[in-house]
Amino acid sequence: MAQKPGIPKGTRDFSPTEVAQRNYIFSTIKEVFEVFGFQPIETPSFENSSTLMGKYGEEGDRLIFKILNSGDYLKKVDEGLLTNKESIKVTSKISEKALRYDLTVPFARYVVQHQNDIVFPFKRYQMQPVWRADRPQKGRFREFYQCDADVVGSKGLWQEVEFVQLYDAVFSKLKLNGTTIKLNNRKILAGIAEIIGAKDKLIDFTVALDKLDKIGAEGVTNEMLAKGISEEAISKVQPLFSFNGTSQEKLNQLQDMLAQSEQGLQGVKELRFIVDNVEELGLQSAKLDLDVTLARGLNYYTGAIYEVSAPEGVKMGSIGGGGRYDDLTGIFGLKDVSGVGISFGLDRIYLVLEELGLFDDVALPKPKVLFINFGETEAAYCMKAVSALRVNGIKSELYPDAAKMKKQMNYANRRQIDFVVLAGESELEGNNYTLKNMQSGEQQTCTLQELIEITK
RNA sequence: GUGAUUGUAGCUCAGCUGGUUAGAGCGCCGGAUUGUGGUUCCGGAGGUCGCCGGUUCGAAACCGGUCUUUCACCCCA
Repeated sequence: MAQKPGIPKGTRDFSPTEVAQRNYIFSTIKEVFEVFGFQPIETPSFENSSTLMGKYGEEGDRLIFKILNSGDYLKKVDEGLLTNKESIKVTSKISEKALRYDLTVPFARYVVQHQNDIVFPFKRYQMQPVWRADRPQKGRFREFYQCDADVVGSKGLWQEVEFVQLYDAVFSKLKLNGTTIKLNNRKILAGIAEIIGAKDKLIDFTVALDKLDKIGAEGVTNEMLAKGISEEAISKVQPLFSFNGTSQEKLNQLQDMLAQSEQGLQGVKELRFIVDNVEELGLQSAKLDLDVTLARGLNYYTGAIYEVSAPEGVKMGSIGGGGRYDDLTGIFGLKDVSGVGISFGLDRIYLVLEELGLFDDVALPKPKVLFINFGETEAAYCMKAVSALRVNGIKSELYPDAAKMKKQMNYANRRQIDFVVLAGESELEGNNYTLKNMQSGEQQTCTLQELIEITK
């Protein structure tokens, strides 16, 4: 046998069944997006490196797949850089394109580039693969799909409310009950950092706080200390380590805690608006949870932050995330365009639905009728019937070879085809067909018209 | 990027402290059964034991490297 082929790590092939199941998720999300008034766009799978680099932090840069320049790409590179093995500088010389890392930054680029053709507020959705040079692990791949919906050109907090509803609508439709939509606000995090006098350490502070449910209060304290946040400052936020109660109660506590921070109070106000309205409107299956430890996408979120976790008991990272970014397009030269959006992690949602057995109703496209091939003359006779069935929208096919009956019947079994049509010498003579129901085993002689009616 | 972990037939896996010709189940192909499947029975094909190197009289097994799988950290969907 020749050398075994393989695929790069972190990538996957999808079988017909898997594709059907994935398409079911895609179409569900797409339907809801459109019901909410979003329109699709697509962007190239790779962008200029300059568009992507530096937008996701240092860690992000490392995880971006770079595309090697064509031609003799080393020609232009300075000898010194090569001999000193300065990888990062060399990279920027030999690679000018990169695979997209998410859909948000390319979208920002799109908005800036097409600003004159866009009607604002612009509500777009996008469902395309993204690539990250990460080490694969559970629910984490190097090629995966994101399904994003964003609104740019509006600061209205009603969008934030709508996105909570959108999440709820999609997961309800997928019958994925019990998801938790976690909500936070960057301004609150900034406010807390301000209160404890660690304004300059906002990122370190929030990244540590984010790990609360994973490493506990003690772990978080240790990490903060390690990052140079004083013990005194940490003691001020101690209440956050055991923060609970209803959303309203949490909001009231935050309001007290942040009384001295204008920004923090603004965050409380925004959250209150969202929480109040979501409570007023109600949710079908998800629950909204105010989570001050939530800190994602800090490189560009400025207001609301969302993250969706799978129902309790399913071990899976977040299956969706998003937030408000006041100045995303600013990096590409378009000021004062606020945006807010959310993302669905298709591949993780797939794993969760799979684990919970929620794919039962997803039907694999397959033929309904198989015509047994007895030879050239019979095949020609059958093909006329096949055409007629197809015109009527009945999925049907002729077995391509005049193979043994057993083999053809077995094929029908394996593919779980409902009906088999046998047309040999005697049927040709009588200008009819023998139709066999593969489940009951019953068979009957019928005309073409009857064939269509029964198998329809 | 750090630390573990995995790799034997198409698939799921056995294979003892290194010892002749590496096994099973399922699947595949053929036959019993030349126009009637799912069951049964019989037979057959298919593996340089991930790859490279080392230790040894001898390696699927031990050691090193590399790739791959899975998992955790970092970070994230």
